Amino acid sequence: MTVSTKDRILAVTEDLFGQHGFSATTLRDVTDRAGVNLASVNYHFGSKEALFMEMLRRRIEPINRKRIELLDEALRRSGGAPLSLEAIWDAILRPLGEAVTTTDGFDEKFLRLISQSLVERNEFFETAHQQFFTEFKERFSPELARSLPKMDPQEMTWRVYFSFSAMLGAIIQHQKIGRWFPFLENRGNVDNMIDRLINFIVAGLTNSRVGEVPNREEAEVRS
Amino acid sequence: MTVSTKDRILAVTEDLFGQHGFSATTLRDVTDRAGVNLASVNYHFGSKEALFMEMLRRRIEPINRKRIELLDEALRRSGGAPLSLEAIWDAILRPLGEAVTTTDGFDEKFLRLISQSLVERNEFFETAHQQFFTEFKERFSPELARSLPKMDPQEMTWRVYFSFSAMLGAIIQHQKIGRWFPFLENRGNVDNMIDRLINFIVAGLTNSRVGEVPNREEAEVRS
DNA sequence: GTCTATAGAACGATAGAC
DNA sequence: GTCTATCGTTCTATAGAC
Repeated sequence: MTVSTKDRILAVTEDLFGQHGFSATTLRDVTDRAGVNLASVNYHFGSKEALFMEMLRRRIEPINRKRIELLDEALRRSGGAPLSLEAIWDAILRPLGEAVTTTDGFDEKFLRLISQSLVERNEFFETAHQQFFTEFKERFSPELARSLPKMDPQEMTWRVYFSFSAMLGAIIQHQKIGRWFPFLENRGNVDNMIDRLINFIVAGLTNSRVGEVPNREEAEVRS
Repeated sequence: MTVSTKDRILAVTEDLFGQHGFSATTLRDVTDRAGVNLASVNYHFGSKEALFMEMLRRRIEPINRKRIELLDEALRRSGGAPLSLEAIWDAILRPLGEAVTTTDGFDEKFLRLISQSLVERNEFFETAHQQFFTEFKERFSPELARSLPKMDPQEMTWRVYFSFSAMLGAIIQHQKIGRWFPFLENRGNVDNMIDRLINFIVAGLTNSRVGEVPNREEAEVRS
C-alpha cells in the first residue's frame, strides 16, 4: 500500500512536534525526514501553522468523540441515572489510553505529541485546544455534578480542576516517570496506570474533608 | 536604584520565555524590550542557552532550598518522628506559593515561567530540571515513605507520581483555569488553592482502595 | 502533483571602534 | 561595558518549469 506525500508529512510532523515543539521544528526538518520536497508542505497544507493544526486536529477529535460515545453508552445502560465517578472517569481516560497504546505498550511518541500540544503556547494552538476541551468539558461537567449532588459547587469545581490537572500532569510528565522513579513497575502498561489514576482521582473528588484546611501546627506529627 | 543591564536582560527573558518558550523567543525580542544592545547578551552571558539557564537557575534553586529548610524545621519540631502528609506537602507547596505571590495575588508571569520551564524540551533544559527535581525528590521521598509505612512501595510510588502530576498539572494548566471554569471563586488566592490541593493530594495518597480496580460493569451506577 | 531555485526576512554570534 | 555594523546561516514562502 502506498503512503501519500500528505500522510508522510503528517506522520513526521507528529514526531518532530512531539519532540521539539512548534517553533523548534522547521519545515526542512519535516520534509527532509519525510523524503518529500520542501514546497510540498505549502502545496498540501498552505502554511506551517495549517500543517500543525491539521496534524493535531486529526488526532484529538477522535479521542473526544469516543469519550462522549462512552458516556452516552453508560447513561443508556444506567437508564439515565447518575453514573459512578469511576464510570465517568473511565469514559474520559480510556479513549486516551487506547490512542496511546500499541502492541508494544505505551506509544511514547503519541504521548509526547499530546503532551506538547497541551503546553504549546502559540495563539492558534491555544484557541484550538480551548475548543477541543470546552466541547468535551461541557458534556462531562454536568454528569460529574449529578454524581456528587451534595457537594458545594465551588468545592467541586476546584476538585474537578485538580482531577484534570492530575490527568494532564500525568500525561505531560510521563516521559520523566522512568527517571524520577526508576524502580516503578508496570509503567509501560497504560491500562494499569489508568486504573490507578481513576482510583486516585475518585479519592480526591470524594474526600470528606470538604474545604477543611489542616492546622499546620497540629497536623505536623502524624497520629 | 539603578538596574544593571544584566538584570534587565534577565527580567525580560523571564517574561518572554514564560509567554513563548525558548525557541520562539529571540535575542532581539529580549534586547529590544530591555532597551539594551543586542551584543550585550553575548557579552554578559555568552550565548542564548547560557542566558536562559541562568534565568531559570536563579528562580528555581531558592524554591528547592526553602522546601528543604521547611522539611528540616518540621522534623526538628517533631523530634524526628514521621510527619503528617499535610506537613510534608505543605513544605513542598508553600515555597512555590510564596514565589508566585505578589501583593496583587497570583503572579501569572512567574507561574507561566515555571510552567514553561517544566515542559521545555531542549536537552540542556531537561538536564537542568532533572537535577533540580532529583535533589529535592531524594530528600522528600523517604519522608513520604516514613509517613505511609504500611503502604506497598509500588502502590505508593504510583500515588506519589500522581501527586506530583496533580501539583505540576495545576501549575501548568493554571493559565487556563479561568477559561475552563469561569465561575470559580478564589482562583487568585494562591494560599487557598494550595490548601485545597493539599487536601486533594492527601486524599489520593491515603485512599483505602489500594490497588483495587473497580469492576466497570458494577461500578456503573453510583449507589 | 512534484520539483528547482530563490526571494525576502530573521536568526545567533562576533569583530572592532569607543 | 556598550555600541554599530555585519557575517554566515537558516527560516517560511513562492514563482515557475516540468
